[in-house]
Amino acid sequence: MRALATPTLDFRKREVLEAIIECYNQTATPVGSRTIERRYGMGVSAATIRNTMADLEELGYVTQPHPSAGRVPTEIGYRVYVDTLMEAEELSNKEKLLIQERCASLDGGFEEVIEQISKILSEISHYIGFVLTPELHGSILRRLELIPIDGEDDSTEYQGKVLAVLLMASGVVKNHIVPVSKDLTDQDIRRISRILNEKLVGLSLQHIQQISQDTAHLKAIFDTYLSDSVAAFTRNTFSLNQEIHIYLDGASNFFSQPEFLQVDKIEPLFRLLEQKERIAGLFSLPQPTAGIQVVIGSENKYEGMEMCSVVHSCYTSRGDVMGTIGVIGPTRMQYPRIVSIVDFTAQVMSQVFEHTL
Amino acid sequence: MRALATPTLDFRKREVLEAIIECYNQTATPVGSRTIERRYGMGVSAATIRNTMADLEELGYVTQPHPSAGRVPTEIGYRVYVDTLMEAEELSNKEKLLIQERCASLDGGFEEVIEQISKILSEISHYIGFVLTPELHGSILRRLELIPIDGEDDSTEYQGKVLAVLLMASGVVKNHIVPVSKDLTDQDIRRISRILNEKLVGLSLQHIQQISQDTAHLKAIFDTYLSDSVAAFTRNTFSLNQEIHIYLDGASNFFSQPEFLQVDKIEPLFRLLEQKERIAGLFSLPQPTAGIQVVIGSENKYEGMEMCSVVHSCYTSRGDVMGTIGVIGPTRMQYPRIVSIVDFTAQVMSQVFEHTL
DNA sequence: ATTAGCACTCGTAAGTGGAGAGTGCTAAAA
DNA sequence: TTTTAGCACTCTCCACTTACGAGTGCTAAT
Repeated sequence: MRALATPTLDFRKREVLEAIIECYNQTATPVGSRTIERRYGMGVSAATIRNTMADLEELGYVTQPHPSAGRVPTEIGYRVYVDTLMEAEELSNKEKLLIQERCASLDGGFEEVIEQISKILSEISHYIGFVLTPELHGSILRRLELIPIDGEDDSTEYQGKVLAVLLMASGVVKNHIVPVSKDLTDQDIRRISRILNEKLVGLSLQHIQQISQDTAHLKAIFDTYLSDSVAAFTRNTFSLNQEIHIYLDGASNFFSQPEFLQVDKIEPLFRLLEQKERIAGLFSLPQPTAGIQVVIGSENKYEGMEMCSVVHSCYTSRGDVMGTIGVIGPTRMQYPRIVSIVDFTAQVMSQVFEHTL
Repeated sequence: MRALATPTLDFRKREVLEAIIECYNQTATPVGSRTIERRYGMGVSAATIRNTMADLEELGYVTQPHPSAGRVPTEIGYRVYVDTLMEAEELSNKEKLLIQERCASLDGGFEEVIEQISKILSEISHYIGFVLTPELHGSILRRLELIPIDGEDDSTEYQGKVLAVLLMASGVVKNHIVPVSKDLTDQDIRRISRILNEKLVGLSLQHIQQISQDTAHLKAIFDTYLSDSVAAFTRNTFSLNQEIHIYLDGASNFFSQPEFLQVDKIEPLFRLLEQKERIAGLFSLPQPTAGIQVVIGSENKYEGMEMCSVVHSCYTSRGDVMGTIGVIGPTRMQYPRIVSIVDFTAQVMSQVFEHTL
């Protein structure tokens, strides 16, 4: 998709395109030739700029909303700008410090931290910040703990429930109530726990799930101890419904964007944002290329995002890719700034996890 | 606040007020005398109804947006309607079944269930559904588990972290990473765990937090075993930052409400909804009276909710009040229906928790 | 006490007419 | 050949007017 056939623009075209994009970013209104002449005085007259604009229009990089209006960048225009024209804006030290401080003062469990990072992202970008929870499938099991839950009557026999606590290598903790057949005693549970920890720690959850589906494999692990109850219990212990959650914050920032001031513009976006599982789906797909990705306008496949762009990257813990963070803003977005913010925040976040998890 | 001085309305006034409210609920436009005559043919002419309307206006129950428009109910009018006029609408069996089925098919952890119930509430009410997580303060500890987290180098000495898993009587599980001084060994942690379970299970978290702040109390519990490290660790174990979370869903339903079709009407509401901690604060206050509460329009103290009403109730587990669930809708709301939905859902939800937690 | 009739008010929608911004084109200048 | 000045043209936006319809309050009759 990138730089397939970018006809190298001559200097003036580049300058004018850049001027149109920057000016449009500030005003959200079509940019006229005289405005550019005055604001970006590039040594030529408005008429010349008009000619260049006509060329850019022919290339499909800008368009006019109506025959006698100024020019507005198209998605293709933004694509060219993002891919070849813009230079990444270095964040000011002040902003870097702000991000670092706010991340450093985070506390609470994993979910709380993620939630707060989405808030930080939105506050600094003034758009929507989002963070996806990690994909557990590829995570490595570090430790399993099984805690019998006694029934109300304090009988020594289980009422059929065990709390399974899975501690992953990345530091993520997942707990999970597992039903258990009544013929397994307290001692059985402890023994199962010991065996599973011995045999499965260090493997990925995905791998473990495969193993627990396969009776031959289970037999190899439990040997003569394996019974139907034990097999069922093991399967249930690792059958987490692996839902990726998304935390997002700052949606109401869109009310400050002039192009979303009409209800029919903002409504589809908000309706889409409520279907969090769909948004999560957008970014939970395998991401072969690490680093920043920019998705512009209708490149987003869901209805409601046509007027938005997404800048996202992934965060890691101890080197493993965990999840995605990003910013959703209007297509008319300060790309250099947002790219830097997302990039830097992803780095800081990864550091935070490595220290606190 | 309730029925302080409700001047008993005569039959016609009641009938007209009810007609205005019902009609306004459907159309969201001022209701004229002729409309009432036609739609609720009550055997009198429009002129008579006009006179009655003038009386209702003097009482403050209805008002006209401009001198020659129809009447619109005031908040006082709604208050009277909710408190004395309306009769609770029995949900149809179909709807009851729908709620029960959707609740029965819930799975996943506590948070997932809560999140899905807010979704169910919003889908059935067509407004915003919300659920507050339980107040942990009053919860009773059922079991504490301490899981040492080994460092990366697999040394037997701890890197200073323990995963504390608190299982509460209500079935809620809370986990929490606790820093621990390096002079405490694996064995120490196990011993602390045993002692804390022996002495603290059955007490409320609030009580436990008091105890862990008080050295004399700790001494009584740990006896000669108490050291500074043990005391600090105990304190940290129970110092959960007790944040009540709110899950809400269906905000975009407000885009279907004609009175919110202008951006300046819907914006303050959405801005408020993003400050989830404020919303949570509204309903996490002690609720002396159990049962359904209805808060109308500007009775809600936060800016942004002037045009909304809230219907809320609390859910329980094993008899203990846990948190709040409710619906936020426009002031022009089908109160009888929503009251029944919230009430019934709270009951079903309580049952679900008692069975699955 | 209720009703019919009528004058009056007000909001909405549709139509009208500049003013302003911006373009494309043409012809002259560099 | 490229750039520029000038001009006619187009289109939106805004303020203004007008007509219409819904609904009221009042009065007089039932």
